[in-house]
Amino acid sequence: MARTPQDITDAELAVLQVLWDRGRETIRELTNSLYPSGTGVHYATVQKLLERLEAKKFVKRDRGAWPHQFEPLIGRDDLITRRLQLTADKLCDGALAPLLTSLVKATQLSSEERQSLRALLDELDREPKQPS
Amino acid sequence: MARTPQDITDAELAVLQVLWDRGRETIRELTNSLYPSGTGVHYATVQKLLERLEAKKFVKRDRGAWPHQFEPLIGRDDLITRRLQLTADKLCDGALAPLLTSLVKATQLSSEERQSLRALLDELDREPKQPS
DNA sequence: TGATTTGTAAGACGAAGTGTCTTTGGATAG
DNA sequence: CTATCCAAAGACACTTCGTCTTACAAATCA
Repeated sequence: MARTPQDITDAELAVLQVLWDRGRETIRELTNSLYPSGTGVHYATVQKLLERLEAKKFVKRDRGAWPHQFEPLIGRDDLITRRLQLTADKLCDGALAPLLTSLVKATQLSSEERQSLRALLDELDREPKQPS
Repeated sequence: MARTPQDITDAELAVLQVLWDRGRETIRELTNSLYPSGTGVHYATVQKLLERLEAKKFVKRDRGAWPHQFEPLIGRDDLITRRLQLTADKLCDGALAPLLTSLVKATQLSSEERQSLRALLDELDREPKQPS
């Protein structure tokens, strides 16, 4: 049985989180955020993580800027959706509906949350096709 | 940054899937299911996977029976919930509600599914406390 | 321009994860 | 008793992943 590598590792995710907050950063800036008391040794670590994220198309590197600037190609919501799909693939043969049921049961939804969820469902009723 | 090992690996999951189908099996039976044309070399692999699953409290080993019999301690639904919580911890600071929103948007829900989801919500409205 | 600093690129490295296999010895059946 | 099945323990190779080193290029500044 072949191992399936994680799509985004914890260290890579930490980099992404900063990019989600700030939008567009250099390696130096990211390093300072991630290792505030760093001695400067960590620069190369962040560099390698960005290199891997770029290879996986999760960040875009602007080689025109100097120093290079990085921005996320995937949003937090996209990643959530992606992870959910991966879970569905492994546990439910790809079907997302079982996850939904499980979530609704497991979550202690407030009545406000239930209402906004109903509203979302009503919206979907009104737009059966994806609004392109 | 410390790596977080997977709670249940792909190979371990394959074993669990059979246990979910059959309920209670010996190593030999599991091996035959997982490696139908196996030469018998795979017995020890399944044995090791079960040993790890037992250590992680995901299966129970009946040492009274001979040969030992194994049954799952975690159900598919439990594992789904567990994985969702892990995703929420990493991406949403532990909150499950964002996953719900993401799922409802990403899933192409049929109107039947929307209806049953509404019914589920109605049920939750009627039982604000967890029913002991 | 030459020296110093900062950035880029490539890869080495080790610890841990993970699927697999070997070995050894005990239990059971013919 | 002997052959067969099982249990237990650990070895093993390969990958992953966070980290660090080195070498070189670009930019800043005296």
